[in-house]
Amino acid sequence: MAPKRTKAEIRQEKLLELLKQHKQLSVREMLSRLDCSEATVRRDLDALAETGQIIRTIGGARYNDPLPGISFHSKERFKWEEKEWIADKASALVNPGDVIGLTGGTTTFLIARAVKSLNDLTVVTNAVNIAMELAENNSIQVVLTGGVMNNRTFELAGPLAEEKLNQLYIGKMFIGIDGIHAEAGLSTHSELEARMAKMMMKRSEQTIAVFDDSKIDKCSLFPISPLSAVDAVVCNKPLSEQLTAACKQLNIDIYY
Amino acid sequence: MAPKRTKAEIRQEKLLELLKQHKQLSVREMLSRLDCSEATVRRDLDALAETGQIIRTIGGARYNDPLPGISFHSKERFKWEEKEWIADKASALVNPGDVIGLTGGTTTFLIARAVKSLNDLTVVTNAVNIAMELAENNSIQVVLTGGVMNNRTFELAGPLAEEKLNQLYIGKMFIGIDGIHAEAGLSTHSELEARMAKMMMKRSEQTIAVFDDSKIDKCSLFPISPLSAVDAVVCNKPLSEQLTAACKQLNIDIYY
DNA sequence: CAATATTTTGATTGAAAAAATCATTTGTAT
DNA sequence: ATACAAATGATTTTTTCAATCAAAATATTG
Repeated sequence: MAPKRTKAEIRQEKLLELLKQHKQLSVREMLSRLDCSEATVRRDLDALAETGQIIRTIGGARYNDPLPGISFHSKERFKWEEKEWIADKASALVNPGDVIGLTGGTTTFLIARAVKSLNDLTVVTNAVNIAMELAENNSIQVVLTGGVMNNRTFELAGPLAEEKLNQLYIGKMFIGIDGIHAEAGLSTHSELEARMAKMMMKRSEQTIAVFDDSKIDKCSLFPISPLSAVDAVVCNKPLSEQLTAACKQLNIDIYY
Repeated sequence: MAPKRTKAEIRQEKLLELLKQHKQLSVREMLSRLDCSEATVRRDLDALAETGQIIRTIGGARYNDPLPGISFHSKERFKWEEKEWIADKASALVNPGDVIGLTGGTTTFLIARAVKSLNDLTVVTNAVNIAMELAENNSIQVVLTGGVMNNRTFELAGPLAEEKLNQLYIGKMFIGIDGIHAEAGLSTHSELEARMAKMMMKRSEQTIAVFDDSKIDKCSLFPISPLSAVDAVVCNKPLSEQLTAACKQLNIDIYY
């Protein structure tokens, strides 16, 4: 059976909708839009306040935002501890005065957190959330590539971003990846990310790949670069024999 | 010399601390902990509400969690309610499908919040916090200019940002300003901001200036544009006679 | 350091808003 | 259709708020 909505429920939903839009309304304003008595509006407000959806204020009420913060999807929370560990290791490679690059991604976001307390740093990134995070430290200069934002990953991409990159020189580039393989090299699941990563690597002196152990010996859909273009890797566990051998041969530093 | 804190400031800090802990308190409860009159508590609450740090409720007040994306410096929090009101009005000028531009600033940030619930929108901005805020709505396309970030205001600036702007067409440009004057036009306190504002205006069909009443008839250090370049203004109070006349003559819409 | 402005505070008061009360209407079930 | 319960609206009572003004505290000046 269809959910039977009482008159009161309908009114309250309408009221909540109004408050969502206007954030703050007086009882008078609500009255003019709802065609009922003041007492009823007040009762409805009581009900909505009871469930925490609104906050009653002096002349009326205000919508209570659920959570204005950044919500990482649970998928991104995967291996969180490990990623923090990796970020910690990676940040040890950064020195005051460095110019570093960070691609988007959870691990690189955590690197940003880890280097936030360092001073006299320049960070180039295409991730809006990383820029936000680093804003807290005034002695860090943040350079953001422009472009269209991916609302889920906070990454900027597109020709605007790419052009900008070509004008910069990055010292150490940290790139988060989805797969690393002795022969196939680095890869990622998104084409745009792969493009950005390629671009940023080109502009960098050193490239440091950061990843958790689930990425070892894996290939993701879009290739970024051969292993030979990498200068160092940071992982939370030892690499596979095969991969270790390949790194040794290419003179790639391994941190774990 | 040590920062001289007045008695009032100390009381208000204490009050804010209490509210942070308890989230919600009645005037009575505050009275019992603060050793001052009810009138004083109410005045303190007014002051804290003005800066948006708390929300006044019926019997007392509630702590307002600072949004990530707004610096909590009291200066930016000044005239909070008014700015929210302006943002609400301004957002009414935006329609689904529009391409709008937003400069950095508290008022424009609040506009972003207000339009966040709209669908099918493209927003061009140089403010990282605005981009972050809008990321929550997947149906909004966010285009960020690149550049070097000002860690306090979250604004991107620099020649790199400017170049990118020249490739875009913005429908309605909302710009936050520090002064509006019949003869001197729009102005702002920062040179970089003025430059960005100028650029963005050039790329826009319509320019809408948003400001609170403290900016009326004021000139700030760096000029942005003459009044004639403006298409509409949104303010929380009626403009001065002089300014109103000037706007009328130039066919500028006035919203308040 | 005293004398004078300025600001801050607290008490009083009138106005506004919220809650309580109760009669009336509306809706529901038998 | 009738009785019952719930919801609504008008009225009254209580609470809370804002404005005013005098007193106190603070800052400023000569």
